[in-house]
Amino acid sequence: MATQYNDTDPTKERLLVEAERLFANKGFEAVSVREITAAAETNTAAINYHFGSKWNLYMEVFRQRWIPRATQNFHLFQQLQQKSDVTVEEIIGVFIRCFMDGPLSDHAERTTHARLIHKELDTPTEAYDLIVKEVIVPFYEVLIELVQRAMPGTSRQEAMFKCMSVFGQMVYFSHVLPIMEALMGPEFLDGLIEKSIRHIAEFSIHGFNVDGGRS
Amino acid sequence: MATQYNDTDPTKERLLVEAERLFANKGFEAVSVREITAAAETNTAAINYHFGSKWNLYMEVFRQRWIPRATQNFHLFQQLQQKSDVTVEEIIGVFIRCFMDGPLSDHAERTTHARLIHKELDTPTEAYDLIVKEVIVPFYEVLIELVQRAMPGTSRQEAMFKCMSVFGQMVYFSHVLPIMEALMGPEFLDGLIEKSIRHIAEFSIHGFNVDGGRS
DNA sequence: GTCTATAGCAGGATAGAC
DNA sequence: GTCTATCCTGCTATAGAC
Repeated sequence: MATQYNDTDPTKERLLVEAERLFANKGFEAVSVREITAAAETNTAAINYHFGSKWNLYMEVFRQRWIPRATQNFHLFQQLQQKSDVTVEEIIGVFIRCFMDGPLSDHAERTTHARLIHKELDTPTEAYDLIVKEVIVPFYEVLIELVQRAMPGTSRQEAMFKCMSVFGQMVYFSHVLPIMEALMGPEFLDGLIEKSIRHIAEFSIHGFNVDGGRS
Repeated sequence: MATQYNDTDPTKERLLVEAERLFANKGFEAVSVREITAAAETNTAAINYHFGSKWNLYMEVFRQRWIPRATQNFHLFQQLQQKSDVTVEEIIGVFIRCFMDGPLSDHAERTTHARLIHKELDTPTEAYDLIVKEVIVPFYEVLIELVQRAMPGTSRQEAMFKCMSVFGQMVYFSHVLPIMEALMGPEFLDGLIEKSIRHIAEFSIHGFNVDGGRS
């Protein structure tokens, strides 16, 4: 079912929206120009007119839609940076809220956003370089600094690893909801996202305290 | 650079090997029949002759190569099941060794194996249903039972979540080596896999003991 | 700017020689 | 079983009317 637009939506914007949805769900090669223009309710020449090529449209999806959406998530962390005392619990809480519960609370939009980057992580293209540089590296830099503030004495490498452990869980859990259903039965799906969030938070808080009880 | 074959390799086997490599690296749609047959050093009609269609070849890659390779990993866990006393440390150690260090120690083969399943996790097809049923669900069943044995009183759901936390880290870490390099500099790459393995083990062991210090 | 029509090419699949 | 030649469909991109 295609999204509904009012007549004031410019063609270019509709193309970006539908292209993002289709690229995320099926992958670049599996989507045809005809399919995108049909979903955007325009003619087959529109992509080449507005973007020059199918590939350029793909890149513009990242530049104009993916990166701005990802950047919104920074705000919560920048608030955290203002505070004088930061705890591991707070960092993990904000971390999880950002990706499972924040500006991406709309399920379809979060799925689209996640699927686009997952495909780039698995099979990197030109878009991957852009995202690593513009989003992922700055994001981890902020996180590493926060962790080092909350846990003085933590090395840069250790802080990075810990953040990646949290993020890795979130990425994986968003993939395996159908597997959880196969393992636990369909009635288990009620409140599954909330249960997953609580688990990841608990698991990670304990994981962070790796040096808490040592020497 | 294509793999070298001796003349006794039947055409069908060469097609499966090259198809797996290409599908894993570029995705089903991005690979052409002509590309696969060229890599397998045969003619363009060979795929339709031996497998009926390109899609059938894709499914056979999973049936004849991916699933048997994944099943090899079970053996280490089945050994663990024989033991009377099982600790969390042992489970996590075997878990990690299976996927970062076991029968998949050859880098190219591990990458191929991982990329195929990542694409299916992100954009499921008919192959996904097959894998969940034949490999993933039985695998988690064994793991859940082991965890419940090592930590009596753990619920089925909790055991599943904990295993998924470990696995999620491994999947993510295998994806983000280039990001680690961007964050830490190129010299950091030395021994990176070993460092990652040690980190995941430590983080997870502490994460597992979520109930250790409570109430 | 929008659209139709089509060029030009690459795709998967097949027929039939050997 | 292997191969060449070819069919036909679908693709991206473009030309040119409006």
